[in-house]
Amino acid sequence: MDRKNLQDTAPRLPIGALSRRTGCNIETIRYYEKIGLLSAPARSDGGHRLYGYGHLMRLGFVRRARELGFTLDEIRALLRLAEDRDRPCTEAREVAVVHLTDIRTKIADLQAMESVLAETVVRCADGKTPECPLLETLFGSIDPSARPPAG
Amino acid sequence: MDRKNLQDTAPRLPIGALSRRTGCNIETIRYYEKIGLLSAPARSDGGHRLYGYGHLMRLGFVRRARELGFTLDEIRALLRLAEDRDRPCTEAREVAVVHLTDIRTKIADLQAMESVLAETVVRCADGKTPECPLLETLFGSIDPSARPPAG
DNA sequence: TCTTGAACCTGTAGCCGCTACAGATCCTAT
DNA sequence: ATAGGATCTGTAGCGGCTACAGGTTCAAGA
Repeated sequence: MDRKNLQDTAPRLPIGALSRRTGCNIETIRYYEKIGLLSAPARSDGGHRLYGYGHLMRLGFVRRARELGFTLDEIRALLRLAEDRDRPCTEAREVAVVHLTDIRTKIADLQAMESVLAETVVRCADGKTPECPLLETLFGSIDPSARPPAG
Repeated sequence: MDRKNLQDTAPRLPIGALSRRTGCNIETIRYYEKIGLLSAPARSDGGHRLYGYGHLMRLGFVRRARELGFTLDEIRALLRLAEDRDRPCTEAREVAVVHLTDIRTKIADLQAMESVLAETVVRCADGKTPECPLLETLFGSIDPSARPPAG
C-alpha cells in the first residue's frame, strides 16, 4: 500500500467498477460523496463519475473501518489523521480506544439480554409453568418509584 | 401482575405521570400511540391524555421488551399473543428464539471487531512499528514486518 | 376569581447509515 | 441507428426515537 497514492485521483473507474472492487453499494458511494466522506471525482463529458486509485484506497479504508464498527464521524477523523502524517498514531489510537470501549459496552449489554432471554426460553420449553414465562417476564412489575426521564 | 387488567383503561394518569411510572419519555409514549403500539387513551375536556392501568401495564411490557432488544414489530406480535390467551406460549417462544439468534449473531460480530481492534491497539501502544498499525490495518496493507494474521 | 407557570397539545424536522425508488440521460456494442 | 445496461439527480423511507416551535389547558396560590 502506498499512502501517497491517496492523492492520485486520475480518472479511470466508473462508479460501478469502484462498487465491484470495494464491495460498496453504488448508492452508498454517492452518499459518502454527499456527506463529504469521499471527495467528488472527475466526470466524463456526459457527467458520469470517474474515480482514481486514491478514491479506491479511501473507500477501502472507509469500508474496513465500517466493518470494525467505526461511525462515519470517527472514520472522518481517522482519514484526516491518515493524511496528516506527522503525529497520527497517538490520536488514531485514541479514536480506536474510545470505540473499543463502546464495543465492549455493547457486548456486555447484549450478553445481559442474551442470558435473560436464554433462561426464559428454557423455562418456556420445559412446559412446567402454567403461564408463559416469557410473557410473565415481560409483564414484570411496575416499579412505582421509577424516575422521570432525564432532561 | 394481572393481565385481565390490560382491558382496564379507566382514565386516571396524565401522560407525565405515566412517563414517571414507566421511565418512558413523554415523546416516546406519544410516538408509540402514533404507530399503534399503544391504544389511544381517553382525553380530558381540554384534550389531555388520561391513561388507565391497562396502559400502564402495556407500556411496562413494551419497555421491558425494548430493554431485551426486541424490535417494535416483535413487541407488537408479543402483545397480540399476550392478549389472546389460548396458545401464546409456543408462538411467543418462537419470537424470542428468533430474537435470541439475532442477539447471538450481534455478539459474535462485535467480538470479532473487538479482537481485531484490541490487537491493533496493543500494537499501536508498543511503539515498535514505524507506521501506525491501526491505519495500516484500515488501509488493508500487508505490513512486511508483521507476522501473518493469527488464526 | 384571577393569575401564574407547569404540564400538556399538535405538527414537523432531525438523528444515523444507508436503501429504494422514479424518471431522465449517457455509454457502448452490434 | 438502436438497444439496453449503466449512470445521473432528487426525493422519500427505514427504525426508534428526540427536539423543537408555537399554541392550549390545568391546578395551585393570592
